[in-house]
Amino acid sequence: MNSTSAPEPAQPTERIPAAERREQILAAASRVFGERGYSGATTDQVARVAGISQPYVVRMFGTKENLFLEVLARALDRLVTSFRQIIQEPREAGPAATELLASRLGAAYVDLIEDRGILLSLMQAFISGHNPVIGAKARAGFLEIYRMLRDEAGFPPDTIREFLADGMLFNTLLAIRLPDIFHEDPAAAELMRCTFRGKLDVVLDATAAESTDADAAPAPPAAGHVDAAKDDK
Amino acid sequence: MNSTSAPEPAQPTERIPAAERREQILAAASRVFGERGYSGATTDQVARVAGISQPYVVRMFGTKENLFLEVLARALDRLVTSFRQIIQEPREAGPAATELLASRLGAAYVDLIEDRGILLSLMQAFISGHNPVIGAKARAGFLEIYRMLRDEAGFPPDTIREFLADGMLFNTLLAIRLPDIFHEDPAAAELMRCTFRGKLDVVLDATAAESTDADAAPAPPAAGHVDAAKDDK
DNA sequence: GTCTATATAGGGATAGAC
DNA sequence: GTCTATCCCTATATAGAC
Repeated sequence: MNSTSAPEPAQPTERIPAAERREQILAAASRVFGERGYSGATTDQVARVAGISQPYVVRMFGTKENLFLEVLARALDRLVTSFRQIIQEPREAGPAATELLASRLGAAYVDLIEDRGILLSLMQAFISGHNPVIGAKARAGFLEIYRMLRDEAGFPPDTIREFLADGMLFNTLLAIRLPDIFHEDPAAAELMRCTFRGKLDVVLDATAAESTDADAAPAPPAAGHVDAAKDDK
Repeated sequence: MNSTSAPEPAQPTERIPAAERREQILAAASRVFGERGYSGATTDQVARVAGISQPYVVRMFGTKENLFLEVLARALDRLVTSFRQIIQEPREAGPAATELLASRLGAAYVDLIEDRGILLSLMQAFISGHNPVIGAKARAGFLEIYRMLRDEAGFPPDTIREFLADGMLFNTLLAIRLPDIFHEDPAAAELMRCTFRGKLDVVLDATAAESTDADAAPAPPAAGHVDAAKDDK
């Protein structure tokens, strides 16, 4: 309380290579943007989750919009990479081949969006059609997936439509956190069973381990405790 | 420039009953929240679209969150009402009855979300699972629809799933403004045709008439012009 | 590579006049 | 019923030290 001065230099953050720090920030930003939305998230929250100072975040990415764009690109990239890899795996021919591939891709998709950062960054982008920059990226990304399914996976249009529709339902159910009330509401359980089928357990498991803590203290050194615990609104 | 004083009382807005004004504000808020998101929207933008002053908006709804909640409730209400009405219409029995009803409900849904305010208010709510108040409303609303389809429409689980999945795909394609590039991108056209089918024309038509103008001048009296035209970022 | 300090703007909400 | 004025907090971004 009355120490002569020394404004607590806040743990002199470890000095690590920029590239690595970049990754940390992107990971943190993905989670924070996911929880609070593009406008709702603050660079300060991102900084806290990443364990560094707010100005450093801005320093590294120039602007908040820029940061979001990188987060979005990263999410799309993971999605595309994951899909392409599965498509290129050797697969048996036969009538059920398409169906089997679709189900593999679906499973991979669920695994991906288990990461709320990825899920919600994508959804954030979807509802930003109004924003010229973000909106354009969202459209381009969506169509890239469409073309991949058509040209690389060889899906017929209706299969693509069904696949995408299922994906959007996955998105929504996870976004509204239906798994949270799986045990309280029978209707929720029914809908989830019928939607996620074999993947139900994965979805339910992931429900436990989470919480972003964009508020509260800085993160990195497993410090004892800090005063903080500011807003949460 | 050098008028003695008189800070331009800004058209002395017409004095109308509170209930009516309420509706105006809700309509305006629906559009603004839809375009900018919950956090991205400002009460001032809502006020401008409604043609009144910012403090009055706050006055009437207490807080911004409250205003959003009312917008959301209004959207859900319209949805529920519209569906219920269709379900209760007399319908022929027979094997194709379920399918026919589903297609009618689907068409009604597209009509509803043609209103970007409604569409995006719903989607905003979906991605606010994190917010205890809004998130809870979103879950409750979604499950209400589910139960209605199950208990009132008598749909089997898989039909419900497909129906909801299609709906979520509608949402997404409209949210990212795919109709905007219908003529520029063949893949976009393909996907939209196959998704919206008979409703394609409706979706494409509505694409023209829009733009919120939350920025720029006040609205109501067809005034000559005003300076304004502020941000737009 | 990372921080502290701070300029500066924006936005929600309140007070009180008309 | 509606506005003007305005308080005050929050958030992005910049400057510059270490």
